[in-house]
Amino acid sequence: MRQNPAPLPRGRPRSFDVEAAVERAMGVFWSRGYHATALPDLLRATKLSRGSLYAAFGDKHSLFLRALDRYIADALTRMDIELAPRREPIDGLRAYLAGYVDRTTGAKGRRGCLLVATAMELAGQDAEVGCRVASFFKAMEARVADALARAKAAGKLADGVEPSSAARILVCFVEGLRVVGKTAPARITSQATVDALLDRFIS
Amino acid sequence: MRQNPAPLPRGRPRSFDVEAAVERAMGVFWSRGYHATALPDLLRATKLSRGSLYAAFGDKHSLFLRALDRYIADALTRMDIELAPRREPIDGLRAYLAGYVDRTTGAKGRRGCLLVATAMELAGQDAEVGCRVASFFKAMEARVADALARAKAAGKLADGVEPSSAARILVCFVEGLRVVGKTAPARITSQATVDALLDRFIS
DNA sequence: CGATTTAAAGACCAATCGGTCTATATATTG
DNA sequence: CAATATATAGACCGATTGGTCTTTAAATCG
Repeated sequence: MRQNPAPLPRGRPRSFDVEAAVERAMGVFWSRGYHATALPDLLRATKLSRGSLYAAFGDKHSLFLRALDRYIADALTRMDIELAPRREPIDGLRAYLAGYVDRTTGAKGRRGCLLVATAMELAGQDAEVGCRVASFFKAMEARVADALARAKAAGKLADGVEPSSAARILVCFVEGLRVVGKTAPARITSQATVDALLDRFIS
Repeated sequence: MRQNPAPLPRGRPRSFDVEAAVERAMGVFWSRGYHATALPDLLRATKLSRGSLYAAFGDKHSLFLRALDRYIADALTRMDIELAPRREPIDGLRAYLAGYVDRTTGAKGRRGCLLVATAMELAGQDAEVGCRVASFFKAMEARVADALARAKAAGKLADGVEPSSAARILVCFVEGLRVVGKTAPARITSQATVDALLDRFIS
């Protein structure tokens, strides 16, 4: 089953980086939300002309989905590093939570989270968004539960802690951190809160 | 310092209930969010004419603030009942959390929370909204901390549980429940998660 | 009654929305 | 070179946005 040799493209080649454009668009949606983002905002951020943007992405909604997918992929990649199986699970969980403390403090906190904002703004009405949000929470919960299960196997969890329900608690907690983080609490406060919660789970 | 006897109003009296209109408007903002709510939506819900609505509330943003204030007042009133000082504090906390389980399940869950949606959509850019959101979280945390302090005084808290940091944990957790609730998880799942968290705090 | 105030209906407004299209320049191919 | 494909700039589109204003009817007062 050989592929025919792909015919070389004929005309002027694409001269901009599509993924970089998605990333810049993601930044705009992240800062302003979906409905509050207007086409001129996206054109300014991506440095594309109207024509190029529509040719490359179709419409605003499709571009938004690309940006959301990118955001989700970045978040899962980060978690896979923080909670890597070869790492000490409790250390991994601490790193994971420390990342949330960092992202919910000061200016980063006030900027918020594209995923949480999208969940609140669109997940109820837009099925394509809704299933992405739901599968993200599932994926996050699975990773946390896996780390907790390894911690439990190593005897590091407090008595009576179930990895699966503890994972659901942690997922709710960190997403709530992002909500409360919009009011930009002090870093030490968030860190102390995270520490106090983790203390309830480890032995 | 007597008041002059208020002169009786001269013309046709107001014939609609302002608070009822605020409540109906709140329902629209709640379901659709601020930016996605258009004037015709508000006119349909309040059954007011454009002129009456602008005469009574000024503009869309002012009406939104009225609706948000109403939502916040309702939430705090509910908490004051659930966490009343004369009540057993642990029972109160269970009732408080059960309310969140109820509101994050099924259709109610998918509808979401006006406060969380507003925090994510507007709190970062709109100072009037931002300070309302921040003060709401403070007020909620204070009420939960108070209930936890009473529980601790009654010896019902597990060793090492600080009411103030536990209150911050619970606030983040319940707001995170509202986020995850947008994906409408099963009631038993949410209830089990809540129970597992509370079990970590009580003795 | 006449004076006054409000409500509803809807015309009207400039600005902006997301989206399409045309004109022109540019970069690649054979 | 000619053919092809893409980029940009910006005109253009109908629909909708939040908001104002006018008209007419109704409800209260002295």
